[in-house]
Amino acid sequence: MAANRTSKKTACCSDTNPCPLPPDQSAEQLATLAWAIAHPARVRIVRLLISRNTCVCGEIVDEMPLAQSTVSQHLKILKESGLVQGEVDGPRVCYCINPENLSALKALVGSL
Amino acid sequence: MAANRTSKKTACCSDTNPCPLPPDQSAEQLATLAWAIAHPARVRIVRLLISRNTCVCGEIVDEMPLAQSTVSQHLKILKESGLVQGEVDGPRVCYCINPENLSALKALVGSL
DNA sequence: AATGTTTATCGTCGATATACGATAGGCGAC
DNA sequence: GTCGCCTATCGTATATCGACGATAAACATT
Repeated sequence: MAANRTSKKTACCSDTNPCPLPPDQSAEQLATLAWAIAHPARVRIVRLLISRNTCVCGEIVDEMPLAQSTVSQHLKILKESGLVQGEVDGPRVCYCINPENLSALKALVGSL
Repeated sequence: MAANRTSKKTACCSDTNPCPLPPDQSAEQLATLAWAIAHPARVRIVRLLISRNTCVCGEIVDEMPLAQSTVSQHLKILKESGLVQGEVDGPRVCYCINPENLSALKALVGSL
């Protein structure tokens, strides 16, 4: 599912016009971001990334009772949602929170 | 990597009980609540229920481009998550937000 | 009692999430 | 170079979602 990110509403406001937020579009954005944390394993991953302010690499697997491939899948979902970004750093990949989208999630939930 | 057990423990509880709420539980609670709004249709339903402060009955179906059975399914999911509660009122069922769990969702997301 | 309205449930379909093991690829260390 | 570590991907199996139509259940009205 994972709400398609190719939603073409665009009928609400023009490019230059502020138009706070088209209801449908913000609904899909919120759904996408909520979907990212709609699994306990991903919640734990997100919290881990936030607590360790620096990027985290393989430690994530050690903290979770899941296979490495499964954790990789969750990380992929988190990356696709935009809540997490990963950067290659030599032999390992370091993940960190995307603060912009985390703020967006907080704002969208907070304004419910 | 199980070397840094000491710094992993955050003070999740401080009262009489020896931590009856392990991090997993709050992760599951957040995942459950996030799952409730992890679909655009459910986001719209939740927003509709919040905007109309009174309970809403069949109007939800009219506002959504979905079949009645599908909307009923989404409402069932929202009820199971605890974010929405429904009360029988004569021949119809009236839904309203469960403010307690909505606050819990906001708090959990906000404290990320 | 019969009817109409409203909501829930059933059955079904396709699509996708979740989990795992096995495998492939990249990079540092020896 | 070869080896070992870390991560991604593939393939697979199971379970669930999301959607619909059709039907059942509960209630007010007639």
